[in-house]
Amino acid sequence: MRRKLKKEFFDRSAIKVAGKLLGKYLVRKIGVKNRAYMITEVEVYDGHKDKASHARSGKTKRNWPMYGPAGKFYIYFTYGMHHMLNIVCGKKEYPSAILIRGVKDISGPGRLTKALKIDKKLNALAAGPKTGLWFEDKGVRIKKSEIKRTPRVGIDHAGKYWGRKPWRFVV
DNA sequence: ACGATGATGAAC
DNA sequence: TTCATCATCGTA
Repeated sequence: MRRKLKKEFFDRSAIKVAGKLLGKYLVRKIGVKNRAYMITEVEVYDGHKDKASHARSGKTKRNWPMYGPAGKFYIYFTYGMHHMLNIVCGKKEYPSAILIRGVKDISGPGRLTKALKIDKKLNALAAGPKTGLWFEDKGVRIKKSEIKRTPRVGIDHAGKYWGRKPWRFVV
């Protein structure tokens, strides 16, 4: 079984999508080859009230793709070193996205984008074969008992409430 | 354990 | 204009 995830998959609450995204595959086309990586770690950034989200202070030149329709990428550059890959969820104008933090054999969001040659050229584009980067369901089922939920990483500035929300999902 | 990296946005 | 950030690597 090999089913490409469509826009509709992402067009709902990011929390729901995050749980379903584990065990799905991130497929990257490099040259004529497709490489598929099982997703093992994600983080949710949901709404403008989320103090850990780039959307915490409204729409900006950087974060505007988060306000776009579901199924598009939000890719930004940070720490002068790393690109971060997010997939936009929910309705248009509602800023929510899922940060892909790790896949099987590659942990860390910066290492992931480096290994898959992902950069800002894909920012705000729709997931799909045309962009060379998309998601597939290969029939892998992750049991709920295999999923750990922990607080998100690197967000000490977000305060007690938002900083402690268990919005990091790990297989 | 700590500095280098160096885009982006907010605070000052 | 200065500072902190949704990391990671190389050096100590």
